[in-house]
Amino acid sequence: MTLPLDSARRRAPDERPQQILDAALAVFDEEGLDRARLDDIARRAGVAKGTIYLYFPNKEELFREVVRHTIVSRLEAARGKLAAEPDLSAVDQLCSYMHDWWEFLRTPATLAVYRLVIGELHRFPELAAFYLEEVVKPARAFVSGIIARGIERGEFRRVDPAATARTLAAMFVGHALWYCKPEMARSVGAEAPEQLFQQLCDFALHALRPAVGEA
Amino acid sequence: MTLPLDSARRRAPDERPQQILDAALAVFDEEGLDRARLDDIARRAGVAKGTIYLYFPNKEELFREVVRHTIVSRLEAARGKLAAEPDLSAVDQLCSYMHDWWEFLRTPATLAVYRLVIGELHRFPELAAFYLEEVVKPARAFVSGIIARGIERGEFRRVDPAATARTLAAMFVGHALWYCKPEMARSVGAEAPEQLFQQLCDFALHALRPAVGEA
Amino acid sequence: MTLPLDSARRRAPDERPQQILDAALAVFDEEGLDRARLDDIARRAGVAKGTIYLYFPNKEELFREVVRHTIVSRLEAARGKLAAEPDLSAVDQLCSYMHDWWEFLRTPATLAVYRLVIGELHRFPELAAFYLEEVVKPARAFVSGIIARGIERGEFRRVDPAATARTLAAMFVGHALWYCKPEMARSVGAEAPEQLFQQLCDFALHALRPAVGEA
Amino acid sequence: MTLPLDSARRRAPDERPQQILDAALAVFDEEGLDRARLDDIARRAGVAKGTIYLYFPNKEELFREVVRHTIVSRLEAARGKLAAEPDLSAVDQLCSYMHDWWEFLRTPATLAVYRLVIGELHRFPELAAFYLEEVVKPARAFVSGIIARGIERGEFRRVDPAATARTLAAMFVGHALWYCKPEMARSVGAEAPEQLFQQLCDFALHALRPAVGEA
DNA sequence: TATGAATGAGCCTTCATTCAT
DNA sequence: TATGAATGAAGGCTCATTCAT
Repeated sequence: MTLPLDSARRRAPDERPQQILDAALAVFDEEGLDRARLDDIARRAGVAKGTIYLYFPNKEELFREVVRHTIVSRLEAARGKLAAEPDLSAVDQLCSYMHDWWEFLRTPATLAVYRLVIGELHRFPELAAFYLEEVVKPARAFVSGIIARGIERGEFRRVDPAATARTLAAMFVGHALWYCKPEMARSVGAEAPEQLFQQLCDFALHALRPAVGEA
Repeated sequence: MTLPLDSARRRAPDERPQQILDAALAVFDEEGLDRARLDDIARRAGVAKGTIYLYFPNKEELFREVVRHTIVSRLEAARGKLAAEPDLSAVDQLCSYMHDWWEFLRTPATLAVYRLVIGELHRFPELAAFYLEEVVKPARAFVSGIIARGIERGEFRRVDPAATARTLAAMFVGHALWYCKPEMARSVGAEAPEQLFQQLCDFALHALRPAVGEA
Repeated sequence: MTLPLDSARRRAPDERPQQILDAALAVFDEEGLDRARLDDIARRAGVAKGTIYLYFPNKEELFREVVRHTIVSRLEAARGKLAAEPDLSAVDQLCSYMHDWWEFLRTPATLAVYRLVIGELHRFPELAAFYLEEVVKPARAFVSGIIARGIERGEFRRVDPAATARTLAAMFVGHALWYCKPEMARSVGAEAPEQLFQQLCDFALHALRPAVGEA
Repeated sequence: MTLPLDSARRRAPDERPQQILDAALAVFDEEGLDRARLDDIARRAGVAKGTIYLYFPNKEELFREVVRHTIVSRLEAARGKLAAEPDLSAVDQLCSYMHDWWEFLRTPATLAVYRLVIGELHRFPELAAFYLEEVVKPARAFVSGIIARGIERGEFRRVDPAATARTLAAMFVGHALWYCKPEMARSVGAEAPEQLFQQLCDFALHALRPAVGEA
């Protein structure tokens, strides 16, 4: 699936659309899709309310574009880091990937999109499909690949790579969403992000290590 | 815990409040707090719009009550099942608990509340606090206790019980929310709920099993 | 014009209608016709909301009845006092009448009706007509008679009795409405009711006294 | 007045608040604060309902502004006329002032505000204070000054200037409110405004004239 | 006769969207 | 391209009125 680049977004030299998208992401994240007001987005973007309609046909489409655009730009920013190095062991590949992904996830923009995705995406099936194709499936494929390689190399026990990738995703996303807000973290006695990562990594690697004599 | 029933609502041994709560849960789940219309809730409950205001002072308070009431009644329904049997091994206790919890989580009403909780709870700090105290903390304490006992008995390796409970929660909740809708499950090739449970359980128990010679 | 005595008000031994009328007068006075709620009137009367409808067909008619009934009962209460004694001088008759009227006016129930009359009566032409016939015209006729007699007897200069009655009414009603609320009185430095009366009386009698050699 | 939608949009933005205030005064006067509907005000102003909220935060504040604005603009319009000429006798000053005030009072806008003031002001203490300071006190001070000067010059008998100013106000306001509506005037046999003024003036001057030998 | 739960029309207010400038 | 005043449909909430008990 290709990202739909409408005429508005093709006007590269202009910064207007990006200003609006940034402002919209912030306001959508703070207020949710319904409570976010175009007035606030415009004020935050430093433009007039009507200007938004020069670039986006309506609020829902602006929301779609915010999610699409943020996902894409975030993925682009992360692309280099998330590439596995073929020489590493599968364990190291997985650790490296998880580490990068943890960093990626904890970015405010990423978390914002995740929150929106969870809360609003069921109302936008086409956007859900896009998210699935562009984000979920590649990530799962990538992680599945690392795990499959680890199984082949005897580093991991024989698990279902796809199911494992799903479980790792659940672990990391759940922690990023819940425990990276200081007040939530404090109330359940959660540790700093680095410690959370260590705990998740430790849990995952133990879950995957071969049984005695399995290698 | 006793649900606070003020004088206005204590009035009748009537089904009205429950009808309204049920309808509201359904509509809130489908539409979210903002898009849910009192008209729809009323129609679904088979009452007039004004009737809602005989029992709940406004839409937000109705939402609060839906979450509170559903959580409480769901917890009560689950209370018996979730009790651990002291004679079992920690592994069996954990499996039993996870199984019951998985059943509990996948209930439509529970999932609905979870979706609402994730999407809207940050706007209701007092409700978030209630949820934390009534749901999250007891569950974490219970699971932590099982894990600590397992460590003592040598069934589990030395992990941080609280961190592990958190991680298990992330795994289960994530899977319940994402893969129990048929279309989502299909699109990522996820299996039936029973298989999902087996996979999660397998993952968790392997993550906790002692290293060679650790026991 | 005869006071319409509908079936409800004819049920003499029952106190319900009177309780409701009293409560309604109080709430109408405090809130005005539109802001007064039947709920409050019912609570104040110690009856259920529906009970009001057993005696009055609707809120407007209740209002009408409050005004009619209060005027009538107030007038009946004042009737004896307001009768002129034929032996007195016109000056004494006028003073006596003004004194009684000042007492009558300053009664909370009378003031309440006056406030309602000024604020709402233009919406109830039939009620305005009733008020005119039952209250204004008799009072004017009575005062005009005293003044005419005073002119004949040489106690007053030759004024238009009707115009004078009007002016006296304006003076007394204006002062009763504005300066009998403590906070209003204080803010304009008005005196106690007795002093106000003395000032009004003094003003009126000087306005009416014959010029030198006029008698 | 209905304008085609296009030309309505094109009107100078400066006129909007005034159009709305004028329409609001008319509707508030006809219906009272509670029965006045924003829809009617908007239609009368030739704007959409939402436009009102561009200039006034809500209905109550619109009401406040109507009273404030109308009082202020009416006072400004009357300011020049109401200035006393120092060369005149106190009697002429008072007559001149009463005449101007009578003209001022009988203006529809002034009467409308007076009706609103009497009927609704007790619900708006801050507005009542404003009215007292801006309208009542200056007027009373001005009239008191004329009367005090008249007493010094021997034109008036020794009265309490403040009490007299109050009484004059009651006379004039009462007559303006009650007898300037044709139907009310007719029903009590009141004369034309000019005659009413002559009668009030005559009454007042006689009330103030010195007794024999007092000068 | 008395109750008070239930009704639903009515209205204020919000805010996404339009359009004249 | 940019503006922001103007629009008007939508929806939460109130409360007079009804009616089953």
